[in-house]
Amino acid sequence: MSRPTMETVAERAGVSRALVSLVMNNSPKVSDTKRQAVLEAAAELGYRPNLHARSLAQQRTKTLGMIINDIHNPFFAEVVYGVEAAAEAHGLEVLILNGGRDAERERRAVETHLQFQVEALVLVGPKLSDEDILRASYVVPTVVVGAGRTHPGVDTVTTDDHVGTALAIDHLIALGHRDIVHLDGGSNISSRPRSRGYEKAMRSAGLEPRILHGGDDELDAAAPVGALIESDTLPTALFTFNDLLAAGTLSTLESAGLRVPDDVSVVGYDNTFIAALTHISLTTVNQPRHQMGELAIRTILERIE
Amino acid sequence: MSRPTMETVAERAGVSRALVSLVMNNSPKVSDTKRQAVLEAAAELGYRPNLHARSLAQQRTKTLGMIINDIHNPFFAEVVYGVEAAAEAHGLEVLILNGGRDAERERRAVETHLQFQVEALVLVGPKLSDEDILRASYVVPTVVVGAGRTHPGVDTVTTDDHVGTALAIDHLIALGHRDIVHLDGGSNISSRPRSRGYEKAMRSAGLEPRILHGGDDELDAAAPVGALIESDTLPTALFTFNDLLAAGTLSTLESAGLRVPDDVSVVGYDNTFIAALTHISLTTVNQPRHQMGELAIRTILERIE
DNA sequence: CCTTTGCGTTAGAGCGCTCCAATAGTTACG
DNA sequence: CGTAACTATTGGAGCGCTCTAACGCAAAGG
Repeated sequence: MSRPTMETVAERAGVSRALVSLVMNNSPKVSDTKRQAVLEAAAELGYRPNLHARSLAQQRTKTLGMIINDIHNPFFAEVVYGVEAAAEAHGLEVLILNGGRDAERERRAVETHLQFQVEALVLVGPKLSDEDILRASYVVPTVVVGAGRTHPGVDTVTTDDHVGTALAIDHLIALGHRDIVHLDGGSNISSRPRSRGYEKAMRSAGLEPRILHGGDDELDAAAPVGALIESDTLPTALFTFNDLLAAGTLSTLESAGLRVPDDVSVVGYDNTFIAALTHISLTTVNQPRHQMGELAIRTILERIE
Repeated sequence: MSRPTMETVAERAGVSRALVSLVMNNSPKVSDTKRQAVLEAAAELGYRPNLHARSLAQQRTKTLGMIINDIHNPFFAEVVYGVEAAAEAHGLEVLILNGGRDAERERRAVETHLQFQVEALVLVGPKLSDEDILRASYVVPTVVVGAGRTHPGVDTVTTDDHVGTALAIDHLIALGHRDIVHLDGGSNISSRPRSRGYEKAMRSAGLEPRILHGGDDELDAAAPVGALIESDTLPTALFTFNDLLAAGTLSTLESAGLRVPDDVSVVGYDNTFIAALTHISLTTVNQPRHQMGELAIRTILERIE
């Protein structure tokens, strides 16, 4: 069971442990003869360096900790790809922990990452309280992706929700809509700025805002949209917090026999592939997720120095 | 910058390093007085145990490595939740690495996990070759979730693709369909068994199978479906490898002005939330992802013993 | 009163690695 | 030919923790 260590390899190759270390980190000052011998011995034994031991000795882990609000939301997936691409370019490993749409689980995930001595923390759409985020940032450089609020000392990568929402509302107004209801993001960190943006855009167009409590998941739409339908105060357009919620809205509307966009228009947010799927009936606001992920890493690297 | 260690805490609390260790692992044989003193000192210093040091000393990591084919596919997300739930119940940490739909990246991810000394490997819908999987299984207990093939020595958690596909095809036949085309999973590990199942079901119903090269992503549908439309040999029903591909198929069909299910029916696989979104037009075959994830962990734990 | 038992506590070795300082071995140079 | 200047290699300390064996000390037993 016990795996080969440097000692084993060194013995087999007839060299010292230190030399094996040099070879493993491909130092230039090793003779070709010995290098070959070491590599051969390592291959034969199936040797694999122990990252824990290395981290301990090196006093650094070359590892980033990322926490994703919810792996089930396709919005986050592309951020991950962006983060990974940038991190890889810098020789950093990215460990992912799933937040599971739950602040408590996220808090534990932060703790785990810190115990793993990650060199930076990337929080994607965190559910965490501002205080928790701030506290983490004292321990390790922290960057938040896609959050609505900002903190001194905590870098934040996000698109301007005011611009995004204004874009959506203006689009709807241009199409002739006057009665536009917003389904907000519930407890999601980006909910406030977006609903604020919605309000502002509506008011400046001389329209009355109407906000319903939504959520950030496709399942969160059924209740509010269902209630809306029953209340007989259906607007001509619905603007939702994100694409997932928009998708749920579409389902609920269609189940009730309503047609989109004939009876009511739906606009989402994020431009995930979900919007493309139902392209005929769903409009959305784009977010450059991949770039956001890359930017997050670049920001964090600057701070590490 | 340098974080407090056990030594620091011990000093501050006026005890030995060993005692701090005992407190951290809440051993029962520590007097309440000292325990309080240690906990207090730890809190004041913001002490956090170093997992690398612990793993090294303990000679075990209590960590599982999970590799997900593609975080962007909602099918995998729920498997993750199942795995996490079960792992948590056993006090194991789950580290996620993204395979990125690329065998080479997955191979590197396996290597990383092994260097992290994970105690088991969970491969979710791997792109890896059978040989790579087998090789990994020699080093550490390995379980594959949602794969079509099995290996001696490698546990596999999967639903019966033959049953699943037969279900789908029989359903379509019952609806009166005779011309049913299958869009396969391309290089995906589950592609073969599903297309085999399709073939078998078709043949036993006296129908001629027709298989198109698809993929496992919503973007993979455009080309084959587009070609199908142009060739003027459109069937009455399309059975796709998974829901993502089905979604892409829907989009392509609708863009071409075709209506689903009026002009053509589409059946997917996996029963992800995507199917629910477009519930009117998309039928799908269910897979109990959460249970699959849990089962994977239970299987692996048995093997560890 | 001394020995035994047992509990709370501690010293110290060791986990697998890195890295510095020291060493051996070569070549160059005055 | 002796010494300097490299180069390739090695020994050993140390990273932060756990764990075993030993220790001190109090209460219990003879």
